[in-house]
Amino acid sequence: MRATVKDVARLAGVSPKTVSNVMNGIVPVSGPTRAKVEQAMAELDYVPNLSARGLRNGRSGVIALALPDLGTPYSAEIAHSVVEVAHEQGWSVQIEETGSDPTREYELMSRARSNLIDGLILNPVVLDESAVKVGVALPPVVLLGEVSQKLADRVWVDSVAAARDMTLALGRTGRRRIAVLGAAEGRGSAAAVLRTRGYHAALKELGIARDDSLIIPCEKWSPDAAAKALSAHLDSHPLPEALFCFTDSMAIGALSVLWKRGIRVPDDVAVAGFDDIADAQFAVPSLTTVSFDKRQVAREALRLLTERMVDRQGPQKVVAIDYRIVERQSTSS
Amino acid sequence: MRATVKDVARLAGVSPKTVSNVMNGIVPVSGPTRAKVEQAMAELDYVPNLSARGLRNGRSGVIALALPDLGTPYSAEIAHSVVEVAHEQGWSVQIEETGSDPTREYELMSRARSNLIDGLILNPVVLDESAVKVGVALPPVVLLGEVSQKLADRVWVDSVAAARDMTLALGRTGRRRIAVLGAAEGRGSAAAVLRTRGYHAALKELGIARDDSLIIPCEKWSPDAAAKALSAHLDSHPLPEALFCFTDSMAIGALSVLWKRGIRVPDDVAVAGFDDIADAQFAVPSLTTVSFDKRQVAREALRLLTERMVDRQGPQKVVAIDYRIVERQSTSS
DNA sequence: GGTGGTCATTACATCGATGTAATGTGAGGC
DNA sequence: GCCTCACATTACATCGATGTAATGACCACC
Repeated sequence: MRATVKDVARLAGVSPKTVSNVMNGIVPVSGPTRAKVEQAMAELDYVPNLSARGLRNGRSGVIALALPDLGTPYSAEIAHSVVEVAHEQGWSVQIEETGSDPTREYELMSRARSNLIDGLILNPVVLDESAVKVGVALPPVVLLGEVSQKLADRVWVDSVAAARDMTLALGRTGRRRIAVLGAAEGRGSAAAVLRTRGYHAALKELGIARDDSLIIPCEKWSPDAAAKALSAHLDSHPLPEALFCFTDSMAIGALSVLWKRGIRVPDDVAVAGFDDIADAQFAVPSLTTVSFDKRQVAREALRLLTERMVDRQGPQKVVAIDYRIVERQSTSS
Repeated sequence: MRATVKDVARLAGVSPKTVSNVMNGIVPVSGPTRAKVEQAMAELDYVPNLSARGLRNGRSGVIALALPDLGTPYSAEIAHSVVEVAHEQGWSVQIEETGSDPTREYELMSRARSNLIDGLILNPVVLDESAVKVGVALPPVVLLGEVSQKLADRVWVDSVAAARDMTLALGRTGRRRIAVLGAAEGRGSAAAVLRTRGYHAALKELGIARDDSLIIPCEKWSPDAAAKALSAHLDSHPLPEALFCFTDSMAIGALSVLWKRGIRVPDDVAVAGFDDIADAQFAVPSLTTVSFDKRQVAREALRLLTERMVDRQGPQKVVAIDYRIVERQSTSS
């Protein structure tokens, strides 16, 4: 059986509370006593029971990170950053996936209220009007990405501006028939809507007439969905001069299709992405994209979360992460 | 304040224990009582406190998954599968990264003994003779991948056989100067050693003389490290006829370098990988690789883990996952 | 030597859910 | 009508750590 404070206390010849005092360091403990306790802890190989501590303190030291699909490079890189930064600050991270099933966000909220979790970083996708109901006793929540609602603190990249800048960059290379891949039909995800908006804004600035046949919808933002969508589009449309994919993952699917069709990038068509995932620079050709610091996203999310733990009532905060266009070979002229 | 069993009990006019009985379903509860309790739970929006439950039951419902680096596609896909499968079985998953810092494995073990975690799935890398000390009161542990030691249950793909098969497949296309990328200098990771062994076995079968100038070491198994290693090698060596990269990630780095140098794949050199990450089929050209079912890895790992929770004393179990060579364009002849 | 004050230490209660053992309630049989 | 038996329900203790309030020790000063 594992040792408890009681066992340590008995061995050290002190009371359980003193052992606790040694561990927590709030209440002062005299030198000799501390030494005895520490030796006893070492001797018994004592490890505190976090369930008990969590019950007593009301805090578990665990935060949850909810992402649509850990398997995608973007989610994986975010997860990586969050886990690293959280670890530096002494938090553990519980990971949840919301991807396939919209009800998962609800489940998650419920779980989040179960006291095993001190806070939640949520990257919603499908559900914009999501399960984040404020008012009910939820732990602090920070949202990642483009979300229409103002119910919680949020960290994001300005998609409108970034998409606009990217479109302008493509236009500056002289290409005028600029297609976008990833716009959702009808009402799509918030990110799709915003990036499309930035694209249109840029077209206007460039003096290029809007041509809806250049808008290629793509339900899922994955390489295979992108490949299928682009393939189908190319079967019935002429090749555009540039292709702005709303994520790098889609761009990678697109590059694959273009290569298989013998279409040269960037000679026949320029291709750009969004997110700057690790593989973007190793794509063939290397991928021009919107880059931002995922580590910073993680840092800010955790900062907002911990601030919110202290002040549950303050106003909602929104942090915008800097981005920049990274031009690589896929768009060189 | 959050509702507790006591509040529910009071509202339903029963005792706390009855509420508990309703939730757990072990002790029978009469129909009308159950209905009253359920209504009270709904009314109060009751969510059980998992810290308290964990303290009382000694089990938290959380397992930990420790991976070297969540940011790499391989780890991410494994994590994705484990999280999904675990979720299906009612587990939550806490993710830890061990990557950069070897001491993390120790930290992890200590944390694992803190009762917040019912089991641990560990994918060790650097540390083969790792921190997994049996004997001390650890929760059940399952190791993923190539590990030399026999201290815990394990799920793996037979790297020797797979590397051998892949090398044979490359040889069958008529290519004889087959290089490998990812061998570690001196004593490397277990996987590196085993894959190199399979490669050598295949060369012998093919009647190809061993040529150590075809063994390209690469410390980190990442695209950028692979790109650098391959670049350096090509500067001072002739182009091989085939390049077997010990992971897909390295292969993607390699493809990028080859493309930048104007070397055509597969015409000038065939390239193969290992792992069949999602991006392998969207690589340019699509990547021949060793494929295996990551979902099955997750399923088996969880099966071993849950079995081990029941029987702490049984013999160590090892599960080998089926693999197959998937030939794509990067090695077509 | 006695008293006041400081500071380390202790006993006890508590967090919320649940197993144990005891109590209560009802039906059924004589 | 009484007793037995089965079964639902209850009171209480418990898991391990820690806050609270009280105790104890020790020193300094009058």
